Amino acid sequence: MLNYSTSEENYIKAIFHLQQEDGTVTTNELANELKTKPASVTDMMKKLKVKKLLHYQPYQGFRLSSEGNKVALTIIRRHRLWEYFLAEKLKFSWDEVHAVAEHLEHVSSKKLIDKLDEFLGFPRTDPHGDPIPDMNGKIETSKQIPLTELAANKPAVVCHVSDQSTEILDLLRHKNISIGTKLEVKKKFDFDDSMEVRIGRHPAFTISKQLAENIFVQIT
Amino acid sequence: MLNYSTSEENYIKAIFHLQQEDGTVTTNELANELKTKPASVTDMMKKLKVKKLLHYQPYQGFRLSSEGNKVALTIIRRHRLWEYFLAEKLKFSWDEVHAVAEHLEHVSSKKLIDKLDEFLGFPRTDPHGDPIPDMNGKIETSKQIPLTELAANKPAVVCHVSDQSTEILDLLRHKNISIGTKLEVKKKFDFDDSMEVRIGRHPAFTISKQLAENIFVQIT
DNA sequence: TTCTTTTTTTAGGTTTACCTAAAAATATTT
DNA sequence: AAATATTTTTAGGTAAACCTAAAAAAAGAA
Ligand SMILES: [Mn+2]
Ligand SMILES: [Mn+2]
Ligand SMILES: [Mn+2]
Ligand SMILES: [Mn+2]
Repeated sequence: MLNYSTSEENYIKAIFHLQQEDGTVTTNELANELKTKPASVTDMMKKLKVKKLLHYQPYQGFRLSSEGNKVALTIIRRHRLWEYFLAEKLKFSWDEVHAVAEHLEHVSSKKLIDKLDEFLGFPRTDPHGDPIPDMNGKIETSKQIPLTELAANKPAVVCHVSDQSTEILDLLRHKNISIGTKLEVKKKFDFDDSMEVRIGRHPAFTISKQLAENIFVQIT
Repeated sequence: MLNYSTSEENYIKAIFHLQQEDGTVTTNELANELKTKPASVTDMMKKLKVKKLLHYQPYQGFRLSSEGNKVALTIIRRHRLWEYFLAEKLKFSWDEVHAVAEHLEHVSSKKLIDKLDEFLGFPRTDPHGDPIPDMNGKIETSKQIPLTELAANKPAVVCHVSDQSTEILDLLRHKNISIGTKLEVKKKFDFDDSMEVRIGRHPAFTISKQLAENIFVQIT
């Protein structure tokens, strides 16, 4: 596999993530994701097309080629292994690992990453509960569901919060919920769609419908 | 401390190392060290002078300012901590660590490096025996002498190898010499400046002039 | 000292990855 | 269907970090 620039890698990874939801990715979506301008995205799409990492016809949106997908998975593997290292070995807290891994992921030595994987004991998920692709780029596809759709007494891990406001973070902090928190729904109430949730062996507590809609989990 | 580009950091570090020997560094020396062209060096020297990292008057050579020295020491700290990590935790061999550390050293999170240092148990030297600057940029200057200057029958410990090639590593491994090895020179031969060396109570063996010049020891 | 060689700088060009503004294509309303 | 709005691309420009070739300065020899 060839080596790609930091910028190319960031684009490839962003397309990979966006196409999980949309199938095909648009110029504006990607510009927004990468905090860049649509014109810059078009420039890069032309380049990645020439490198055969991308299917792209002008005005038609784009998606990764199978080669592009392979590249994306190695970058995601690096990112998540470093996140695991930072959290597990260096005792970073869950919200600090991403920013640093965003840089470490671009150090492209295959040997480094495979040895790191071994050193860490071949972890299967990162500190946010997202699966780590293996040496061959194989990744467990676990689908995220909103907490509202989680059946009672099914252990799950929080993997995504769709609202980024100070208000929801404040509430989540108060309820001791963060990305990576393992929890179970104990009971659902039809009257207001609120639910009782339990984290580990702590006492159960209530979550409103509005909050539950914004918390996404993976069944473990 | 501000953040500098990968390129700026590579220049700063190279100047630091070159000025240990020369005091003042020239354009050609630096171009040669960084495998770049003299015109590129001049461009960068102007930039680093504006940023006050460098003392530089055209045609007069250059040396780092005290701020430049501080920056150099943090880059060297990162480099050597990563080398230690690679060797000690990921079981990289001696000659493989440098190339990877050359990239890892540019990830500039202070917290990352200080936590890594702690995780590694605050190592004092890297796998080549070079001292690791502490959090404040303080670096030990231990008086090391080349094996060529070690008097006969003086017990000493190997603390540094100045050549980092695979070839010297191969030879050192064959002779069972590594950083920390305790040895004594038993006899020196004026004809070819070779010497007989003994490790502990093992039988003495021969070391060539070329090898002895690259092995640095501290008298114990 | 004057000539010659070497070193260093300047001038001008390239590539990558950005940008803004305008044009073109596509999508949405009326 | 035509008008309007939005999205995307093109055109042209900038800054960083390189480059080559030529000019200028410094160093070394005659
Ligand atoms: Mn990144
Ligand atoms: Mn993650
Ligand atoms: Mn480097
Ligand atoms: Mn080293």
